[in-house]
Amino acid sequence: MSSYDDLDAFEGAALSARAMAARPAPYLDDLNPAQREAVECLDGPVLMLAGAGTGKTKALTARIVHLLNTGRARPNEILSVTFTNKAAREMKERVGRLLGQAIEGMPWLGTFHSICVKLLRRHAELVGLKSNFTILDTDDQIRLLKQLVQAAGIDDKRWPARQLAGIIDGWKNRALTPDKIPTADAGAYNHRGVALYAQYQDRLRQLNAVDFGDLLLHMVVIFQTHPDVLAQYQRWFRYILVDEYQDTNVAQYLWLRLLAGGHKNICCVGDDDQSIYGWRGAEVGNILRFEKDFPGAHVVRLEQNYRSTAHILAAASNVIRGNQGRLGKELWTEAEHGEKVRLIGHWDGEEEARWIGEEIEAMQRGTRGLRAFGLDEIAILVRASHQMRAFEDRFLTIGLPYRVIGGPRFYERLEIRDAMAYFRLVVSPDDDLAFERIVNTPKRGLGDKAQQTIQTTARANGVNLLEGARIAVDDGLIKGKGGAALRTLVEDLRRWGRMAGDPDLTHMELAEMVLDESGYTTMWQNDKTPEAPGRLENLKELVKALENFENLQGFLEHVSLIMDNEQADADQKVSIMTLHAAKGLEFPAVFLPGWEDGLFPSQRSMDESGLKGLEEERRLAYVGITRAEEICTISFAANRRVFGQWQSALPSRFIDELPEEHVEVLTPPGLYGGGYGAAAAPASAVRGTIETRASEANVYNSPGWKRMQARAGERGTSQPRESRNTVIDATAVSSFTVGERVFHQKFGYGTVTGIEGDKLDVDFEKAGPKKVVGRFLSASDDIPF
DNA sequence: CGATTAAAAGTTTTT
DNA sequence: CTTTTAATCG
Repeated sequence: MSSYDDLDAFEGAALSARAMAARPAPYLDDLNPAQREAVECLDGPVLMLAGAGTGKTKALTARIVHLLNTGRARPNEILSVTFTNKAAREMKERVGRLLGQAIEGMPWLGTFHSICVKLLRRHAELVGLKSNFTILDTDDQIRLLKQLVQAAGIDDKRWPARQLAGIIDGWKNRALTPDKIPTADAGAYNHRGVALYAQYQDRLRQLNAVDFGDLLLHMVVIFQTHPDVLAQYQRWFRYILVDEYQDTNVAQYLWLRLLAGGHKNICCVGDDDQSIYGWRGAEVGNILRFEKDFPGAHVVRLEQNYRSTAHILAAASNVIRGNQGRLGKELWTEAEHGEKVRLIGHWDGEEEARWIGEEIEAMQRGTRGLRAFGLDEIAILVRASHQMRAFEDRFLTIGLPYRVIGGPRFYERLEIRDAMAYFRLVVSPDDDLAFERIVNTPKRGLGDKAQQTIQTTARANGVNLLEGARIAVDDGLIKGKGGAALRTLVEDLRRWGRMAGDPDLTHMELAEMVLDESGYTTMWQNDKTPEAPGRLENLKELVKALENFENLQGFLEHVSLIMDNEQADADQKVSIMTLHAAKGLEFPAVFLPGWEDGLFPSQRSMDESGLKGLEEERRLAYVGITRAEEICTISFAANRRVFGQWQSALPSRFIDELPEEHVEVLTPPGLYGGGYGAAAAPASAVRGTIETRASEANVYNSPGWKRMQARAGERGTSQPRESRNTVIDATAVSSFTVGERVFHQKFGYGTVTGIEGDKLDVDFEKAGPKKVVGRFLSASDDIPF
């Protein structure tokens, strides 16, 4: 590749740079003093601590423009890294807007991964790869590892390949090559982890492939072992900017430190309070010790918040205050107090969804002196993606338009990955993983046995699987229908490969031809499952996406990093997403459901990472609250169905950390989950109840009440009077008899018709016969109405 | 060899 | 409860 274009094309720049230096700088006038300081301090290490909603991106883009405007650097001499493609795109756009012209090439503004791909394609040979290496996604990675695990004679039931993948990723995040694994990690994966990691790396090299982690790891290794290469880039990247620095892992940190090692013109922007990717290898420590790494670093704090009301900000600040070892920031705002953060408890998850649905409909109309909100202004932020279902179900039934953000990425979908495997095989017949994926998709009558034959034939002849398949067919090792189909496939692939060089055929036409003639399109057309039409639609979109690329090869090189699917449809819809996906976004109205201990903070986080895990969860809570501009509603449910089993939970400990004076409690006392009043009545009526019982509500909100409730739950002692029927007593044994009249919070009144252990058959008057767990029933004379 | 059926297992966050 | 994997039957 003639890949040094970006580096060589700089003649004649000095003149224009000097001309630019004289330009005025109107973009500086829009900045507040702190932002301005961060922008104008161009040389040497700078740490910009930017709290939520303090105009971080604005400062960052202004800084880039300032670098250009003062002639310190040309666009291609600024290395500017983000974590997401979206952030990169936004920065490019905003820089262009500030400059008042589309900026011709900021080639080094991108994600860590996309920049590393670029670099690695130039220097691939230094780590034993060819520059056209393929990038494996998680799926390929696990399939490959599974093969290795099985070949090593390890029971992949007891030791799942997925787990090994996680361990290896962890090492790669810490920039550890197989020879550098600390002895403390030697016991990983049944003491075979390190050996398998080494084998895996060898295999990747054979396949001329890398996984996500390798992109950074290989570059760090190259920089560490080839000082000349490093020096070249240290000189070239005159200024370095890093967004979301709190999310960098060790590999990224080393990469940055190596590149900044010469001039130390590095500006890192981040917020230690928003570090939420520790589980993925991010090290908050990176940002905490910036000043040690870069002595004399200039630290600027951006603390004026332009996003949220004072109440919301106060609530968020009070929650995050519970964390240790913060760099410390105090957000402030000139905005009004606005509405207090609203808190409401529900009986179960379905009621929570129901209530939020009704509340959203009310907000659309505009109630209680609040302005009317558009659906686009409302978001529901959940801890875990499985929480989304309750909302989807509910919104579907009431016909409330919604959009799920995040979810499976476009390129991770089955049909897209299959189609891409075909393309990969057309472009590079050596791609054994792609071959394995599609030999029998669509079904060609090639089962385990036939595939085994192909494998052994290929290995015996020392060729790739495609060639092995050809030999196997020619030698008559695979006969019958399967053999014929395989012969066709092999010939087709070769034919398509030749056509890839045909100038009369666009790569889009080729792609369509491959999908049609391979029978892949037909496979989905004949598929009667409800998702088949959608998959065909996606395939069409895939072909359309090819337009933006020169050829199939170019497409494949980039697609794994850039294909995010943001269907920016103009329809008014409520957004549903995870808290992680919400980072960097803002909405006038935000709902934060599921604030229950175990769900949020997540039990798993706390089990795996203890206090560190809890603090990360707390940062997640902080991120959630600070997404809200005007209205923030937090809710929790006493019961939730998990794996089809009912489980009860206590309100999240983070709820105790909300400052009372900034919170309005919407839960009527005694109705904690008492589905009736809250769920059945219109939201406005509920509010009426609340206002009239405000003093009692306060009792509920007092930390003491909640702690008492928690203790009662733990010890199984009796509940306070007003919650006796609503909070589940886990120690209760079902003591009902057949024929007894009972009450269920959700199904209403009914009669017991049968008992099996703790499960009872109950014939409900309204809901009909159901199987329910005894804990959820109460004797009918015990109802608090 | 593959399709259907039965059992088992798994559910946090993702560049 | 849902999805994935194993075993059995055709």
